[in-house]
Amino acid sequence: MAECNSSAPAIAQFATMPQYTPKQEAILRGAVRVFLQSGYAGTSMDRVAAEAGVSKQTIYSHFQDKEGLFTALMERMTIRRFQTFLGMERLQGEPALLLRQFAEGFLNHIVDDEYVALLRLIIAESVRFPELAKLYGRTVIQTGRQLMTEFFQQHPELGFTDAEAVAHIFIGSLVSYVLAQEIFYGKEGFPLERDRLVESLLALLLEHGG
Amino acid sequence: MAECNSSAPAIAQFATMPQYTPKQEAILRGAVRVFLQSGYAGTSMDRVAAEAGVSKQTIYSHFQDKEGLFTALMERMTIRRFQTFLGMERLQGEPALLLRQFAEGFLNHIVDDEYVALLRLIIAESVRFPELAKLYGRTVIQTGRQLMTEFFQQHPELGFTDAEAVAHIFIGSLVSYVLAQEIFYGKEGFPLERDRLVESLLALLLEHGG
DNA sequence: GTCTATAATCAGATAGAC
DNA sequence: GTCTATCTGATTATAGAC
Repeated sequence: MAECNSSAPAIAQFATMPQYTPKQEAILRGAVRVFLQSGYAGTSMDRVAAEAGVSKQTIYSHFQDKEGLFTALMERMTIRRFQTFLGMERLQGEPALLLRQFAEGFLNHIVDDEYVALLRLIIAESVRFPELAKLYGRTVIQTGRQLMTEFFQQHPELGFTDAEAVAHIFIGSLVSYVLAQEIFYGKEGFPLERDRLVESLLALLLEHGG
Repeated sequence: MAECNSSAPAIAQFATMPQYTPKQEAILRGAVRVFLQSGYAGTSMDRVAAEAGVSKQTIYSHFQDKEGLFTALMERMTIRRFQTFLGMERLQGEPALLLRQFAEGFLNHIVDDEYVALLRLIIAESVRFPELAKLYGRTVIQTGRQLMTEFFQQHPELGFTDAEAVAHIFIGSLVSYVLAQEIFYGKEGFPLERDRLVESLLALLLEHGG
């Protein structure tokens, strides 16, 4: 039973977060800001130490090296996002209302500066740290898509023959909108307001085959 | 007329590519591989020099510094992608056929390893080089969306009240699919085949309100 | 213009005092 | 466990020969 079964889903390995001491928490809190701002290679351990208010050697006494600190931090942030999704349990309600709530809740409450920064950093380091990207894919993305897939399956009146594909279209439209707005256009002006995206997305899904 | 009008569209500034000497071409070709693989901070000028087959000083005699080399390289790659879009001129044809051709053409021909790597690098460096991300947004993304918006406007029988929003949904679904597949899941298995995405996407758009 | 060699700085990691 | 001080190697950029 203690054997590591490599065919077990990765989620099980990360469903519980490791506990950290207050000192380790301070280090991680300092590391968040620097890594999210400057990326892995652009972050120096000196700056992490300064930001966390500890000495560099203290970091090395709690984490093996820079890679160990980075992966511990990223796994923690990923699992946290994952657990907020798990808190939703199951999506229920009238499609017209629930889909609107999901879309607006995602755009207005789930997405914040830290969400965008985490997404950007995972994408940025997906060559050097491919396992972190896969962890995010198998937990956050897969869970969100699964929730939406089950919802569509429970509503055959919507007329979707491939609930999983529609779930991707729905969530992918929202995520790509955030990426476009926050990264490719910048704060000063995006020619597509949130409401317009939500209205057209709902119209496509709800008036499908109607 | 020689004055720089800051309200002019950014595209005009970059519609023509600067010409480079053969030596500069060699440097840029070497730089592509290293920067796309390792990111900005993770790339050393020594490795660029080795990859390009020139000495480091030769690079500095042609480009101001590391930032100058990086921005020149990224602008060039962005403009190239932009110009392949411009080559399309205007989208025409029966919606059921053209939308399928566009989606499959994007997934099977436009998207390759270099496309993904460029997208990843622009996202990764959008904090340090926000202007590069905006250049990509105002050229590649805006052009693609504009082409699709005009197509939808020329086909009112599809019943879309907001062609621009639907254009984002169409293209955003494709781009987010590529990001999910290539970055968040990895090569070894993605639970949603391309055909399923295309079929559901076309069904949503063509059977809308039908 | 291009190269080799070097300057000056910075970063990851460690030693040793307390 | 925590800190100050330090080591070692890598990195950006430049000097000077050809």
